[in-house]
Amino acid sequence: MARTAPADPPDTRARLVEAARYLFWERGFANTGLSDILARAGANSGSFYHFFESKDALLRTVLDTYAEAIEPMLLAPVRAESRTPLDFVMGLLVSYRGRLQDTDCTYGCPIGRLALEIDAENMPAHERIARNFDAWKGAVAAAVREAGLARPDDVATFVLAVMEGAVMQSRAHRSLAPYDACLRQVTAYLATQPRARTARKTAPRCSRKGSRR
Amino acid sequence: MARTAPADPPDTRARLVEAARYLFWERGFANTGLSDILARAGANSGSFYHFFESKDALLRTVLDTYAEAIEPMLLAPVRAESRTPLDFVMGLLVSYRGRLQDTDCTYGCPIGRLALEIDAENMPAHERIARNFDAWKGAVAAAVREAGLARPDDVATFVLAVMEGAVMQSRAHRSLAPYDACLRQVTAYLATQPRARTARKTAPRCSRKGSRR
DNA sequence: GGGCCACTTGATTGGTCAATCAAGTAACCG
DNA sequence: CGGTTACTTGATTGACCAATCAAGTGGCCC
Repeated sequence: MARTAPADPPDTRARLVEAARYLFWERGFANTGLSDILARAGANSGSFYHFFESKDALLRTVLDTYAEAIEPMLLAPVRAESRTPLDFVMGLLVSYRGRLQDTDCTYGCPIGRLALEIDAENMPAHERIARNFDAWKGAVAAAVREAGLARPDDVATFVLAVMEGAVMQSRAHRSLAPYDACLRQVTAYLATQPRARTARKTAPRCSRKGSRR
Repeated sequence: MARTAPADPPDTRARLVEAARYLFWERGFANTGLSDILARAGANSGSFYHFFESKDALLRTVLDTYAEAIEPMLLAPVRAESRTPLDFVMGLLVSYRGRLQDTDCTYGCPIGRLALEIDAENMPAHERIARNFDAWKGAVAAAVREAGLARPDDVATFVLAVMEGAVMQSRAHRSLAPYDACLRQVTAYLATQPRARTARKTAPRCSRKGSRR
């Protein structure tokens, strides 16, 4: 292999990113050794440092990868199955519930985990984490706006907070019960919030990409 | 010093626990070296291993310390300043806001941080984390029950989730804005939830310790 | 076909980690 | 006063860590 990047399986760089993505999600950043990443990717350290200047640079790439993947991998599939804007919001939360269930309540949102673990001084990483949160909130805010609720940006921030905090509690208790309690309360909350009285600031009020028809 | 444990400042064990409590909060568990703890406590490794069998055992002790401290250090002071049960709930959230503000939005809830960082297989630690969450939720649920709202345990779980998720977002954005957005939405949520129709399961309905007027 | 360059190999480096250990010090008890 | 016990000291151990490096390998272009 050489020159311009070759096919799929032997694409070492992509394998490294994918291995790191998985391991940072499963064990966190500090608890993942470079050797773990190398073993999982089937590469060795020289190759690694050919593509990345440091473990930290790899983290930044992983976070960028998440930001690119959130629309096609998370938002779009949920949107496709939603009939109303608020269906979409609840569908997002249900999709995290599935992930929790699949992992016996041990792993939840990879971004949330890194948000609390990564040193606060690491601004490049936290900017990327914030960008991921913004993408998530942007999609929820659009749906909330389309549903005609007041303060869609606040609502989106709130819903994201609930999801992250619910995942955290379910991990600690190793049970879906806290997550399900939060799901019930989000439903109650959305059902009781006021509708916006005037056109909201960001969107023109006519239907947007979230959940046509 | 010897024999039965001596005075306060030279109590090595207590200094070790306090140093660890601070450092686990500031940097997390994996990112805190034993040498950092020893330096901060003014002890050396032999002393450490006289009192604790491992770094992991120290973590368990720190978590137990938090569980003992939550009532006198967090809940009681907030309760003392609250005039109504829901005042108490919002006061709790405001106290976390203060901590966030004091640290330039970098450090929030020490338990939440550990909940996501500590390996899921470490059951003794996660049991203690869950116990801390339960103490927090117990106090909130009592207040919610006293306020006469439906499903107090669900509401408490929900409020804790919001707090943890809001702290997380404020850390990522290095801004109080996400936290404040969540505060507004919690207020709106609590104002619109239905009252319980019948006496609730756990409490006898007459006023409890939370916020006598 | 010769040289260049992208990429790989894996041993190695220096540092830090949690944990161990043998040797000490001093308070209390008999 | 001599022994026991609680605690301290700090050097040491071996494992592991991220990062470096010199020596390759092989496809592509001139």
